Formats: sequence, structure tokens, C-alpha cells
Amino acid sequence: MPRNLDITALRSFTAVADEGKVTAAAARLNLTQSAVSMQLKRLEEALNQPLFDRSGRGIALTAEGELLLGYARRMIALNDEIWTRMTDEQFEGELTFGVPHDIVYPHVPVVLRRFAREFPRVKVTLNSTFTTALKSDLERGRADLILTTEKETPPGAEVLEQSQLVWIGALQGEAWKSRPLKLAYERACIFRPIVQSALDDAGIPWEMAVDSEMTRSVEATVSADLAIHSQIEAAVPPYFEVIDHGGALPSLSAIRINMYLADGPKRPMIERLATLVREAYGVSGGMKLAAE
Amino acid sequence: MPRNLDITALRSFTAVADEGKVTAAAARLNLTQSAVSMQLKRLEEALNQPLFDRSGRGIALTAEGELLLGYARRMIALNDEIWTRMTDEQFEGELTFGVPHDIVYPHVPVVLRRFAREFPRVKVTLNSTFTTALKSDLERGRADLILTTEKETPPGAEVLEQSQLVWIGALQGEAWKSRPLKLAYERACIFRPIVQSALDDAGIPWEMAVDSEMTRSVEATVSADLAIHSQIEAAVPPYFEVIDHGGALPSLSAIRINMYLADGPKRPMIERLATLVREAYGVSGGMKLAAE
DNA sequence: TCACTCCATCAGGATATCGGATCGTTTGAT
DNA sequence: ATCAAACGATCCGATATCCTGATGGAGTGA
Repeated sequence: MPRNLDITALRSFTAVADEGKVTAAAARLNLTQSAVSMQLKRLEEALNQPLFDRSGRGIALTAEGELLLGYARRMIALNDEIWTRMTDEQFEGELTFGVPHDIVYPHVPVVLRRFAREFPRVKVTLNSTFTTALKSDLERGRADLILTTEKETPPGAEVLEQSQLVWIGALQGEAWKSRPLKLAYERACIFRPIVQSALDDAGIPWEMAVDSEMTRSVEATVSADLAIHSQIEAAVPPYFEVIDHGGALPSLSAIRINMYLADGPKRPMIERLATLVREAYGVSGGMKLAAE
Repeated sequence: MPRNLDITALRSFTAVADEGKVTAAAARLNLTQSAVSMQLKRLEEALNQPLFDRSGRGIALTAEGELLLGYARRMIALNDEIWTRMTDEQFEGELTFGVPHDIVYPHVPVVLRRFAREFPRVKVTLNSTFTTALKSDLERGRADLILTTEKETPPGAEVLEQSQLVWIGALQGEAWKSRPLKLAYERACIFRPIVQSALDDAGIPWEMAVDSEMTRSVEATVSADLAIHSQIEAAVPPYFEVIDHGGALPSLSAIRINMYLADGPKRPMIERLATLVREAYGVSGGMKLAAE
């Protein structure tokens, strides 16, 4: 006794149920009438149930057949979903995801992992530079989805999180006490002008201890307690700590993490990636939910 | 190119994914190693995707394989659900459903129809007599589920609806104005003593115009406007109407529609039937929902 | 380096499935 | 009442599919 249903037979079954005639169903399926008839017979024998009422012209479902019909449709739908998911071109390709390097953690790795699980045939390239570079990438079509750190949320952007910019340094570091204050920033870091003008306004002398292109240099310098840096409160790496300066340093402005989506044929997958990002940041994503 | 997945192959696929080895999976499936190996090959060829990573000892899923694994489990689960639903003895048998004749409408036909759709292999016998007879049927195991009309809700019963007992008569009938008041009731009708004592208390003379075993006789007499009857407000048939007596007749007591479930091996299906009854009466059925 | 394990592949045979033809039944028109 | 058309079940021969058992090659640990 076969324990497994044959999807082909279920297709014939639903076709016959729809048409009410074996011959018509067979024509629609590009099969012979005899083939379809045999499939129905096998199905009935396997389940040991009469599925059709053959009295009279044509062929009508029995109560058992009605029950199976619902299940058969679900089965076929699932089969087809698997098929498109695994083979359809729509679900393969490449996506470029731009994220400022300082907010890659903690959420982005999780998002990438989940997305890869859902769309294994899509290769996601993570591009982590600075907000300004990312925005130009998006405009030129060199990125499909970007996150940014900005003071405002311009039109076309979607805010994921609003967080405070805070001073950070080495664990139990003392560098923040020295004057002139030693800073370490990448050249294009968007926080750099914010920090500099805040210090100028507060009348605190400062100097750029490291003025590099490389994130590594900055990290190393801060780790060695030779300079301090600033970071969004929600994304401080574990090997640094927020400086408890007790008012000795100026407060920094609030910063928003924004998201921008590119348009185009890849939009459905971009939306899906964006949804995962929203979930990671704990944003409801109301529209998407409402649509389902 | 096959558009339909083979459940057998999916079974092998999940077994291999679980075991991590083709040989072990084959043993579990009572198949040869080569058979399983070829099934995997066919799956990969059909989907045109590598599902396993064969480098090294054993065999591990690729990202595509992981995606398929989730789907495969759903597919197999659905297949097995269909199989048990269509062939398992658990879902065939007979059920006796006892309902007082005067509340068969409007809900019972709907319930029976839905239940038959869900369990075509279960034959439901509808037994409609009087509340007292139904309760004794249930106690003697001659009924699996009964509804009753009673003033109270005894322990072991569940109230479905509380409704007023009202006077009914023929459409635009005048019979309620005559004295002595002409009544038509079946001999065992549970409403009969209620009505009689209400009339006695109000000092209204009455006589039993029809005192029959047959519902038909009662209906015919009332339809002919020769007598009046009483009925639960929520279940007045369309060919009768509630008498607008303006206080000339006494108010009748409130009546509850209760439900009793028999215990035993058929309990799961009885529960399901009870759930449909609750839904029809608009009762939440909290416990059942909480359990899911 | 040498067994040992594990998987892919090949050849042969059993089984399943399909297409074409035939037969019996129902149905509606004459 | 009769008959032709429509329809589904079934039989037969051809083919395709799938399984078993055997063989070979690749990786692995002593």
C-alpha cells in the first residue's frame, strides 16, 4: 500500500473535479482519457475510498472526494510554490546592501543570515562605507538597499531607529581627560563635523590624532586609549565603552538610522530584505503587514 | 522537465538530511544505498540545483538544500495528514446527534452540512424528540451529543443560548383572543407544564385543543389558527409568528438551550461536532481555542 | 601507507504508466 | 421505441521508470 500521494494524479483529480468529465480534463492535461481514468482508479484504490459518483453521464465528486479536493489543491499549491522558489529566475540574482560600517553590528549579520536562508540563490554583497558614499551608490544604481546615519530623515527615507550619538573610548580609558582632546576619525566619517563643531562650541581644544581612511587604524588607536571616538548609542561594540564624562564633554546630537530602497525589477526581493531589517530593528512595517 | 515533486524522493531527502549519511538513511527507509543516491540525483536534476555538499565524509545540505528541507517537511506532513484523514479508522464511524425537534432550525442543518464536509466517512444520525427522551438516550449511550431546552443548566451541561419562551400562532392569527384559550402541544413537550401553570397563575381559562404525539398535528392546528403554541424566541419557524398580545397573555419564563457530550472513544469527533454547534450559536468555545 | 567507510554509477530486471482500441452504458433526439 | 452520440472503464502492447546488486573511486583515520 503506497503511503505517498502522486502529485500528477492529484492534478488529474482536480482537473476532473473541475470539468466534471474525464475526457475534457484529459484534453486540458494533454493526456489520454484512459490515462486519466487509470490515475483516478489508482487514487481510489490507494485511498480505498470512492472519490467519484459514476452514475449517469459525466462524473461527480462523492463526499470523500470533496474532502480530498480541498487537500489536493493545497498539495498542488505547495508543490508549485516549492517549484517556483527553487527554480524561478525571480528568486535568483545579486543584491547590494550598503551599511555604514559603524552600524553593521548588531543587526546586519542576523538579517543577512535570515535572508540567505530564505533566498539561498540570491547573493547579497555587503558594502560598508560611509553614509555619503552609500547615498551616491544608491542614486547611481550601485546599491539596492542602504542604511544611513543622518540627523534628519529626508523624503524617500524610512527611519529605523533614533538614537543618541555618544562618546566612546577604550574600556576604562582615560584618554577623554587629556587636553587638547585626542580624536580618531576616518576622513569621510559623517560624525566628524558634528563632533568638531560641538567641541568648538564648548570651547574644548582638540586635535585629530588619527586621520585615516582605514577603520582599523581608528579602532586600534581608540583601543590603545590614545584617542576617543563617537558612536551611535545603540551600536557600541563590546570592546569599547561609553565614556562617563559627567558633563566634561559636550552632549552630541541625536542621530537617526534611515533606510532607502532602490526601485526596479528586483524590488520584491529588496522589499523582503527591508522587512527583515525592520524586524531586526523592531519596527512594525505596518504597510507590509496590512497587505497580507 | 517534471513539474511535480515525488513525495518518496522528498522522504529520502529529509532522511538523508537528518542522518547526514546516505547509507544510514537508506537503512532507515528500507531501501538500498544506490536507490537513495539516485533519488537525490533525480531531485537535484529536476530542480537543477545542488542540494548537497559532497566534499568530505558524509553529505551535508547546501543553502538551497536547507530551503528545500523546510518545504519538504511541510509537504510530507500534508501528505500524511491527507492519508490519515482519508483512511484512518479514527475518522470513520457513526454519531448520534439528539436535538429537540423545535430547535432543529435554524442551526442544526448548517452544522450537519459542515460536519459532513469535514468528516465524510462519519455518518451522523439526527434524532429529534423531546428533551427528556434525549437525556435518557445520552445516559444509556444511545446518543453521543444532545441539545436540550431547559430552565436551568445542570452540572455537565453547557449553555448555548438563553432565550425567551414566547407565544406563537398562525400568521395574523386571532386564536389567542378566544376564551378558554385553545392550546396545541405534544404530550411530552417540556414547555407544556410551564405554559399551563403560567396560565393558571394569570387566571386565564384554557383547554387543550390538540393533545397529540405528533408534531404534524400540532403544526396543522396552529397553522389553521385553531390554537396557539409556544416556542423559543430564537427558533420561531417562518410560517408562524410571535403573538403580539400586549399583556393579555402571561409572560413565559426564559429557557436555555444546553448541550451535553457523551464520553468514550468517539470523544474527539464529538468535540469537533460540538465546536461546530458552538460556532453556529455564536459561542466562543474558549477552551478549545486556547488549546490550539 | 593501508584498510575502511562512504557515495556515485552501471547493468539487468521488475514494475508502473501511457497510448490506442474496444466495449458497455447513459442520454437525448427522432 | 429506437438509434446515434457521448462518455467512461478496461484490455493490450510498448515504453519508461525505478529498484537491486555489483563495481569503482575518493576521502579518512590508524
